[in-house]
Amino acid sequence: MVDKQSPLPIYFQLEEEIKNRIDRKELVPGDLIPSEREFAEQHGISRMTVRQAISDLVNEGYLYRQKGKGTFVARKKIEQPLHRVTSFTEDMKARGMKPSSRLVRFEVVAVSDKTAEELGVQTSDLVYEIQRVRLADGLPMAVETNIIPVHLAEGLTEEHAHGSLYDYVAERLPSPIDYARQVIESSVAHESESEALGIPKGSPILLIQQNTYLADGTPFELVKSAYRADRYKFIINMHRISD
Amino acid sequence: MVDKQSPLPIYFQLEEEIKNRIDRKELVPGDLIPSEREFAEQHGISRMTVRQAISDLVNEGYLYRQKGKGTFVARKKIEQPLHRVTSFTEDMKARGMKPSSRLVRFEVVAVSDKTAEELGVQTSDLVYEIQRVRLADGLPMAVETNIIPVHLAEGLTEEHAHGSLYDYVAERLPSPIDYARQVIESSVAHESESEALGIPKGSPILLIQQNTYLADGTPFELVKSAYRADRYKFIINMHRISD
DNA sequence: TGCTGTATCTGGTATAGACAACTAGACGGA
DNA sequence: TCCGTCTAGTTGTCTATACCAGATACAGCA
Repeated sequence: MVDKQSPLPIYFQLEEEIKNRIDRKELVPGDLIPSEREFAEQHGISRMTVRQAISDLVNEGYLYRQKGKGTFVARKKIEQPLHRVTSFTEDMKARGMKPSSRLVRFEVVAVSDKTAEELGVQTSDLVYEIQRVRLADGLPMAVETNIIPVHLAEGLTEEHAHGSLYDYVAERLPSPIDYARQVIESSVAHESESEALGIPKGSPILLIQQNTYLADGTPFELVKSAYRADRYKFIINMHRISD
Repeated sequence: MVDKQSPLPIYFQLEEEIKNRIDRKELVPGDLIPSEREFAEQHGISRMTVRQAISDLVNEGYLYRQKGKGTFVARKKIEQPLHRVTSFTEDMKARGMKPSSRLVRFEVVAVSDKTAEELGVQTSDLVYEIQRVRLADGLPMAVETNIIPVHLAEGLTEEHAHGSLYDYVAERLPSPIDYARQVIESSVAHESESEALGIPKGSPILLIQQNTYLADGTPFELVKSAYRADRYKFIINMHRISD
């Protein structure tokens, strides 16, 4: 219950009480919870205090309100949203498959104009270009090219490219990897993709370009991937945003 | 300023005013904004009303508070995350294009086994099946099929299908639309898609299947879309999640 | 039968005031 | 110089009250 003498704010105690009832399944998704006036009377507190508790829980996604009808328990929150910056390795593990990779190319080259712009570096700057065929449970899943400015990953060698690049790179960065932008489009396999992936030319593939940024806004890398359409689907969970 | 006679809530007007000041750079990140009492006095409104406005903006990430010190302008938000449930109409508007649609098919049919499972209904239940060609700036962009259980959208007619379905449906639902799951894959156009989209057979298309759910967890609709690969790319912004 | 008020629920908005907890700077004494 | 104390200002919490607007059920009328 709610203890008025407690140093904890009353609205906070009420939040805990309601969350507990949800955890204990006394309240399940879709249930109508008592009205604000009812809570206020039961606990001998003001309706505005009840509103503060309920508003917080609405903001956190536990409840939703409907004017004229009441306040209801929301669906169980989706655990880990899938819009996080992940690597191929993480992605495949999450899907229950064993990731591995075969190195195709490892070079240090001068960056092209278009790529320089995306990475925010000078046109003549050096970048690592690492191309790998990515396998899941031993089968070719995608061909992936990473482009990383040399000055952000000094000392990277072919050895590192056999495993997860990030194990080496992450701890040498000036600030942590923070966000990424992915552009997904549909295409068909040309010569190089069809060879690398072992599919006929003209087979559908999913092209994903990922720009990754550090917390301070520095572009960190560019990843261009071509996934076999018959083996890979991209899944996203989206939430409503209350405006 | 704030107009007490306006039908818009006072707290909402104040939110807009503060957001405008931030947009116009009158307030920049790190700035201390006027105190709650100051706002209240200036506008002749109650401090609690000011608090409601500021609390909303804090929740939305525009401001942050420090007890005993004041309220400050937050760092600019990265971008509007795209993990929200959007319709074709919203999506195209956000991309600066004018959405429209051409109705292809409007039927009430018995649901198939596979679809019934996804919608959580009985095998013989009736569903609306609405197929439309979606245009952006007058050009075919996608062909989209919506499948909605009849009992969740009683009274839907062809008329509604010409505009945004949701305008009609949203306010009749037992609880609000809350989250969605999208599965994205690459494919090539077959007979029907090539006709509807005006592209040769075998052209790449982006297939997106969206399952939409209400806040109480009820499956609400299934949307299957085929987008022209030459006109449409799917963009996602992802943030690191601190575990 | 079918429509239409109306009473009475609900959450939404707004007020005025009170005290608590915290911060920062001014002031004065050891 | 250093360290408490005081004070004025801030946000945080809470109360009691009022009226508005949407939803719903039902009585009563056409």
